[in-house]
Amino acid sequence: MRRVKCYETGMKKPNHHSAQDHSGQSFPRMAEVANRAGVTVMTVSRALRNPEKVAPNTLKKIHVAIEQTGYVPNALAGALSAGGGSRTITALIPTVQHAIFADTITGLSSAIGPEGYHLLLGETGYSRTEEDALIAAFLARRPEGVILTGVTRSTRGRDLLIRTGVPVVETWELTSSPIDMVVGYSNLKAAYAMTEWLAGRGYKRIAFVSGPSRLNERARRREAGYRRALKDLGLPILDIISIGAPAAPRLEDGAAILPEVMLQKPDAIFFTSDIYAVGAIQGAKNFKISVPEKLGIAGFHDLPIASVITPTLTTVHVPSREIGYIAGRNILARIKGEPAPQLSAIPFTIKARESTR
Amino acid sequence: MRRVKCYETGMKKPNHHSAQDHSGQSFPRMAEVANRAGVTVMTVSRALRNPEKVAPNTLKKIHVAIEQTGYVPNALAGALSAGGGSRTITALIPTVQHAIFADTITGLSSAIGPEGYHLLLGETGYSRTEEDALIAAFLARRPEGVILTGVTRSTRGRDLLIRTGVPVVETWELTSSPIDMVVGYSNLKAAYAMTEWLAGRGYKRIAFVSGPSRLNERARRREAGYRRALKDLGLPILDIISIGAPAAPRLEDGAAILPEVMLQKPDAIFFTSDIYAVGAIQGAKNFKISVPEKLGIAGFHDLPIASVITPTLTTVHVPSREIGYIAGRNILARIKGEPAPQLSAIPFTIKARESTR
DNA sequence: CTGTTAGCGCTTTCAC
DNA sequence: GTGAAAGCGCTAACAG
Repeated sequence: MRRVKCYETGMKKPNHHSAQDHSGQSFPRMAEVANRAGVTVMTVSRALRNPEKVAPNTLKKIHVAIEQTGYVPNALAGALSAGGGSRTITALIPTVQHAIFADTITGLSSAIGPEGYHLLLGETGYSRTEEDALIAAFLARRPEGVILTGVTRSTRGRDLLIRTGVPVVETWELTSSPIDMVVGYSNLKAAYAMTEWLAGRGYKRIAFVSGPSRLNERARRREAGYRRALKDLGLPILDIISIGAPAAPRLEDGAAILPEVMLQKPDAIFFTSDIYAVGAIQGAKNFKISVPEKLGIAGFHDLPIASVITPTLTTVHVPSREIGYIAGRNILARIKGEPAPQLSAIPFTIKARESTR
Repeated sequence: MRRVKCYETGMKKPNHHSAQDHSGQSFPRMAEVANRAGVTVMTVSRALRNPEKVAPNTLKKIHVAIEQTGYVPNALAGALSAGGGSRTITALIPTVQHAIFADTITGLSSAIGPEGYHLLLGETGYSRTEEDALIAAFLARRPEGVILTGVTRSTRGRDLLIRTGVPVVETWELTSSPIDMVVGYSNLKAAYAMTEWLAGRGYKRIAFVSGPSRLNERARRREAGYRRALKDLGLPILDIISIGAPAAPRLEDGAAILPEVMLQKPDAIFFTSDIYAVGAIQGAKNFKISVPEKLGIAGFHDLPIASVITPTLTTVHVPSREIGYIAGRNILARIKGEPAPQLSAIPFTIKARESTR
C-alpha cells in the first residue's frame, strides 16, 4: 500500500481565500481533490479530460474525491491556461423584448450549448454607442465568437473586431463586405417583394410605415425596397410615416398612427413590423375601416400573433430562429477551423393571409 | 533620458501564440503595451485601475501604447488573479421565447450592466434535468451570482448551489426556504385573487385551463389557488384542463382547447397564461360565443397583447421586468457585502378589462 | 500510468 | 512613482 502524498501547493498558503467575497463563496480547488485521491493535480486534470489515460482504480478514487468535495472545475483557469479557449460566444442584439431576436437567441443557444459553449448576452437598445461599449467590454471576456445584429456599425467597433481577429457573424441583413461572416436576408428585397405582391393584388396606393428608422438600418433597407418597387412599378410613393420612440415597436403605436396614415388615402399599408400592423388592424376595427375590403394591411416578420389576429395578417415570414442557429453553427465551424460560409442567405417568404385581398 | 527597458516575460517564448486557434485570434498582452510605453506590466496595470498612482507623463505614454496596440484587458486573467471576481451573473430561465422571461432578462441586464457585470444566459426549456446540467456547467465559469426561475429544484442542483455558496436569487414565486434569496410573488395568491374576483363579478362556473403543469411549478401553484378560492367560496370546481406540449404556450393552443372546456358549460374560463386566453378569445369568435356576454375570459401575466385584443383581456398583471431588476439589485448588494433582503415580494394586480363582465 | 516543470495574463504585496 | 516576486487554478510537454 502506498502512502498518501500530500499535495502542497496552496495548502501552505495561509489565506488562500483572499479572493473570497462577502458572500462567502468557496469553491474547492483541484488540489483538494488530488489530495483526497492521493494523486497530483495533473492526474486529476487528466482524469477529467483524458480519462482513458488514467488507471481505472485511480479514476474511481478521483471521482469519489470529486463527489465528496463537490468540486466544479474552474473554466476561467482552464481558459487562461495553454490551449484553453473561453468556450464563450457573445451575442449583441437590440433587445430581447422583440420576439424575433429572442428567437435568434434561442436558435443560437441551441446550436452552441451542446458543444459546451455558453452565451454572453448583451442588449444594445438599438444604440450604436451602446454597441461599441459592449463590444469592448465583452471582448475583455475573450469570447471565441461574436454574433452581431445588422451589418452597419461604427468604425471603432468594426476595427476592434477586425484587429482582434475574433470570428464574427453579422445577422439579419446581408452585405458583400462583412467583418467576417453574415447570416441573413436582404431586407430591401424582402420589402420589394411584398410591395410588388401588394401591387399584384391590385393595390394602387400603398403606404409604408416604419419605426424609428434612424436607429434601425434594417427598417431603412425595407423602406428602400418599398420605394424601389413602387418606382419600378410606376406607382405613387406616399409620404413615409415614421413612428417615433421607442425603438422597440409597441402594438399601440400601430393603432395610434393609423389616422395620420389614412390622410393619404392609401388602399393598403405596409408596416415595417407585425407589431404595428396588428395594432393597426385593431385600430381599423375601432374606426370601422374594413380590412381587407377598404384597406389592405401587411406586416413584416410573421410573429405568432399574425396568424391568430382577425383578420389574419399578410406578412413577410423570416426564419428568426434559424438565423441564430445557422450563425451558431457557422461560428463553431470557424472556431474549429472547419470551412464556414462567409455568407449564408436565409430565404424569406410572403405569407398571404386575410388582411389583404 | 532613460533607456527603454524591454519587458521580457513572454517575449522570449517562441510560440506565445500556442493558444491561437484556427481563426487567427490575437489579442495583444499587457506586456506588449508595457514594452511600448517603456514601463513594466505593473505600471500598466496600475494605470488602468489606479491611474492616480501613476505619473501623468507615464500615463500618457501608456494610453498611447494602448491605442496603438488595440489592447483590450483580459478579464479572464483578471478574474483568476488575486482579488478578482468574474464580474459575471448567470441567469437560468425556461425560455427567452416567453415575453415574461425576456422582460426579466432585460430588467436584470439593466441592473447589472452599469455595474460592469455581464450576463451568462441559459435556457432550461422547463426541464429540471437541463437545469441541473446548466447549473453545474455555468458554475464552472465562476459567476458571482446566479438567478434562477421558480423555487423548486432538484436536490442535486440545490446542494451544489449551497455548497459553493454563490449568491442565488430564485424568482417568479415566493418561498420561506429559499436557497438564498427570492424575488417574486405568490402564484397561489394571485390565482386565488383572480378566481375570487371572477366570482365577485357573478360567475358561478369558473373553469381553469393550465399549460403542462407537470413541468411548471408556477402553473401548479396557480391551479392550487384556483381550487382553494372556489372551495372557500363554495363554488363548483370544474375538471381542470391541461394543455399538453409544448411547454411554452402558443396562441393556437388556447383556441384548440376551447371546445373541450366548453363541454363543462363554464360561464368563465381562467387561463394560466394570456397566450392561451388570447387564443381562446379568437376561438370564441369563430364559434360565435360572445365574450364576455356568454363567456368570461381571464388570463395571467398582462402581456402587451392583452390590452390590444378585442375584447381587451382581464388578467393578472405581474411586473416581469421589475422582478429581474430587483433580482439584479439584490444580488449585487449581496456581492458587495451590503445588506440584501432575503425575500422581496413583488405586488401583482388584477386588471379588469372587457373580456369579463 | 503518473509526476515535474513551466507557463496562461494579470494583480497584490512589498521593496526601492 | 515604479519594479520584482509570487501566485490565482489549471494544462501541455516532457520525464520517469
